[in-house]
Amino acid sequence: MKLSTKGRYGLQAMVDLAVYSKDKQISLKSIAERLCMSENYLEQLMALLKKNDLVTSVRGAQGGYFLAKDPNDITIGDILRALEGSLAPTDCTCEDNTYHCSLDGKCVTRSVWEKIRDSINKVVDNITLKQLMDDYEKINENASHIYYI
Amino acid sequence: MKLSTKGRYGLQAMVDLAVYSKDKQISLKSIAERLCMSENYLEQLMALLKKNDLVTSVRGAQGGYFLAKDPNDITIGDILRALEGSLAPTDCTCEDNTYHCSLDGKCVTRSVWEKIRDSINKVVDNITLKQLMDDYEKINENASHIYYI
DNA sequence: TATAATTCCTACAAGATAACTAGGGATTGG
DNA sequence: CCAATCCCTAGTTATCTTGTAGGAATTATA
Repeated sequence: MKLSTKGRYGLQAMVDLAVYSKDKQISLKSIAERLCMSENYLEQLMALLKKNDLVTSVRGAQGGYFLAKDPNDITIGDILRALEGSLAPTDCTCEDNTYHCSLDGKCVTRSVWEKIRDSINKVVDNITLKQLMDDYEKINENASHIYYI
Repeated sequence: MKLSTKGRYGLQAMVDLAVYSKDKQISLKSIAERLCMSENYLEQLMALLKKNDLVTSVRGAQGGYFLAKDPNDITIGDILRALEGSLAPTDCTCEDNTYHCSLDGKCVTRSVWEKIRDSINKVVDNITLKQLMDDYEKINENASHIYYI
């Protein structure tokens, strides 16, 4: 029941992006350096975030990424689902509803998975990127030379 | 962010056990047959449940398993944590607190993981095995010949 | 225009984990 | 005694995660 590094790294990258790309786009390289991540791997995460309209990119020299929306309008749920897919704990409770189990209506455990899914979504949909951005800036207000989140 | 088969199979096995072992212990073999699971694999799950005092076993011929407590006193959280370990979404938010991340107090994503962990635990700690047992019996009251959950 | 810095794309590889399988030992009812 | 059962653990296979690699496309800047 663990989140993968996609979700963890990707959310950290989004916070970093929110904090450092206020004026202009920032490069993947700079994010990867601050967060000590593989640049190539981060690239794949950014592709997921871009596909879900959470970030925008500028190609070419001095190019980079910035947020596609106001951080007040991006929830942690948007970010995690972009990176991880559905946060449902089983295939049979994914929102896309493509998986069908043989027990159909006779499964008593399904209600448990649905309740877990709903509670996770409720939590992450009620935290915005802006909130984490503010947390970050508060924590680092007297330590702007520290480059780790 | 998916539950493993340990959690899924194991919970189904516990419901089966709750329903079918009311009078006397039932064998692993019979559970495995009803649920179409590998007997050897189920055995490993039962070992976890036993270690956590959720089931009791009787060895020898005609032996088997039964619940170690009243199903009203067993929560789904007890069962899932016995099978999966902590339900926290990251190592850094496991209740045992052994993992330490280098960001220490400077991590803004940690509060998100804590909230997810707490909401999952709250959900599963508020459902008892008795409730699922009752659901099962209700669903199957006119179909006692159906042996699948 | 040439160059370097960047994003974009995709195939592949290594490592970790999950999901079993296998088989032998211990116990006990009939 | 023996067949049915739980008990234990080592090994194997399949799947998924976590990257690595490298080349193509784009663009600011000198």
